[in-house]
Amino acid sequence: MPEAPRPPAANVHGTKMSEEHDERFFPAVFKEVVGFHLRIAQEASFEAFGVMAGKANLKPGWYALLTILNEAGSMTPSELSKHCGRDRSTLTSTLKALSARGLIQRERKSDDQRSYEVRLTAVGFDIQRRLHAIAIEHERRLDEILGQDKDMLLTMLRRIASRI
Amino acid sequence: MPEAPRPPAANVHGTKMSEEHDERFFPAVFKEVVGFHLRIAQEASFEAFGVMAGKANLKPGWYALLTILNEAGSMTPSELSKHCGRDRSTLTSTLKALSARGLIQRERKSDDQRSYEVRLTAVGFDIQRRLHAIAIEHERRLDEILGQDKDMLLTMLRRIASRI
DNA sequence: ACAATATAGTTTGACATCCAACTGTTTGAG
DNA sequence: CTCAAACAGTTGGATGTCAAACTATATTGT
Repeated sequence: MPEAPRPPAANVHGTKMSEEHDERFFPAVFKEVVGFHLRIAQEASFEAFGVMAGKANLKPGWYALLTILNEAGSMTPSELSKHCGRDRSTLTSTLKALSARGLIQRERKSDDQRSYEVRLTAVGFDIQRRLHAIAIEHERRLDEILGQDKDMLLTMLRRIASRI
Repeated sequence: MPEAPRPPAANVHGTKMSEEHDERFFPAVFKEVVGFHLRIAQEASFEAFGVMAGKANLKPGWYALLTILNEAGSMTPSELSKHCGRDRSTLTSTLKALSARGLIQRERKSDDQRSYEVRLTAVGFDIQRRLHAIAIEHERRLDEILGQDKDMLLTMLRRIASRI
């Protein structure tokens, strides 16, 4: 436990977040604020996934990218950028890292000398498969937490993403 | 629109995300994955807030911090760190920036020479108020999108954050 | 009382991310 | 056909984040 187990220090203004673990408070004003709860839920979920992946020495940030490539077969960095929602320049370094570790390979395109196709190597497929297994496991935990309300949640999250 | 309006380039493997704006696709595997939708909804919401705040030349990242201080009166960096869920070292630079712009002031503590209390200045209160107004507006947009399902969503998000 | 331990804040280093500017390539309007 | 505009990828600079190491101060066990 990284933070102090000191007396809760004047809880007049905050609301307790988690019944069990470390004290985490938040301003009372945020109690009903969707954006805030969206953020903490997302961070909690990502953190939990990261813990599972970290135990296997895998980078959770790779998962989306490898999965996109796994489905698509191959893609240019710009396409990849659109599909994963990150800037093209962000992908430059990520792809360099993935390439250096032998998870992907680049093939120069014959019809456009500016660009190249990225595809998974055998190692890349393997890592994708292992990360996917973790994702399945993670999703199972969320299923348990959400029960029959899961579809409702997905619907609302999609609505936010598409309509805001 | 930052990205190319080229032909959608082989949509065999992706699912369209937003009917209107830029093409954004995602792997079919993620279609029912809570973690993924949590992430895109959170990013969309934060981005929308950022646009509104950016127009007023305000940093959205300051909002939580200033609001916590507004409610609490004063706090040490470590307490602030726990309340906003960021590492203590992250706060060092943020507080330096807020201090440099005159939004907060530091007071050495008499009973602990290692630490100090942070509190809002008049300017800080003003910026907090303006960011809060933006947050209210943002929340109103989300209310419109979610309608009566908002409470349901909040309940589920809280459940994820507390139980995962 | 004092040595060992814990804590508060900072510094440094590693990433991920964005944007703006740059290089080389392709396209398209005239 | 040519050259200006669009585009692909990269580079560099800024910010936000964390973890680990560090400095100074407090607390605690004996």
